[in-house]
Amino acid sequence: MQLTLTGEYAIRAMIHLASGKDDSIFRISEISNVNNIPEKFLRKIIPQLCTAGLIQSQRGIGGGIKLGKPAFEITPLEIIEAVEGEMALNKCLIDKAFCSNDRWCTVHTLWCDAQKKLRIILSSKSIVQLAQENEERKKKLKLI
Amino acid sequence: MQLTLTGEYAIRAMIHLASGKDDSIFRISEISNVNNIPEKFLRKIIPQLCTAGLIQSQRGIGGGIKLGKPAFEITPLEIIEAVEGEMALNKCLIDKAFCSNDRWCTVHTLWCDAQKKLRIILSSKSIVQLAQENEERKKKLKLI
DNA sequence: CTAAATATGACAAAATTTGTCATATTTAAA
DNA sequence: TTTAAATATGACAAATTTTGTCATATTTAG
Repeated sequence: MQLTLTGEYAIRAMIHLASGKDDSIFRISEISNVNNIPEKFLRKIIPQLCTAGLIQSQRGIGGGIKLGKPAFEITPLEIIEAVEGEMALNKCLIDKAFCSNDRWCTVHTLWCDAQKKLRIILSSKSIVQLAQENEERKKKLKLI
Repeated sequence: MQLTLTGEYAIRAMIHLASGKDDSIFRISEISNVNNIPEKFLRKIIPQLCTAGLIQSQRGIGGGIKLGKPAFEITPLEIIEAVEGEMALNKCLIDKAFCSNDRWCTVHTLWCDAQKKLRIILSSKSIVQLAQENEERKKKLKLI
């Protein structure tokens, strides 16, 4: 019942991108260093974010990755689903062959409700806001 | 990001218990048969529910398991945490050594908020209600 | 004492997560 | 056109977690 590291890393990387100016391009190696992400692992995640249109990549000298659309349109939920697939809190909600009860199990509605609300929460902030909060937190920590 | 089968099975078993009259006692083999749960696996889960006080077990002839407290006091959240440990949607929320950012990561509050709400939802119904809904659903299916 | 039930702990298979590595591909610039 | 610098891709592998199984012990009613 937990976000995987894949999702965690993806969010960190996206927040990193959102911290730059609009069209800033970053090398993957830099992102992985700064955010404490195993570089090879991150390199496997990146193409999935590309496919989802969340980032764009550029090969060659001066290349790297940058946001694929405005940062204020990108939410944590989108990022998670881009790298982990559709979110499902319960097997019933995604695997129709699973429920032992025909088509509709007792706890189905409970989980369905929970999942809807979780989705709302995880898409209530954009990575712009998260990046800003991050900056503020960093400033405070330095002041102390 | 999903409930394990351990949790799923535990909930099914508890709803089964809640479907009987107050002090009904059930054999584990029966519960596993009716609810399509691997018996040996369920037998490993049962003691955890005992330790949490959610059920009581009785060995010997005529033995079995029964609810350890009133069914209306038992929620899915309790059951899940009894067998899976404390719920944590994000590693930050449970593993203090994990966050790369000192003591407080960017997405911490987001997940913290989400988790609180999820906990509320998963403890908003008792297994009595779930068992009743289950009965109603079964009746409807037979009528059709 | 015996048969019927659960308890326990070691073991094992399967699936998923978390990586690594070698090689290919693209691109800008010399 | 060559070269160096970047990402892309797919196969492989280690580690962890999940999902079980099994043999043996323990309890209890009759």
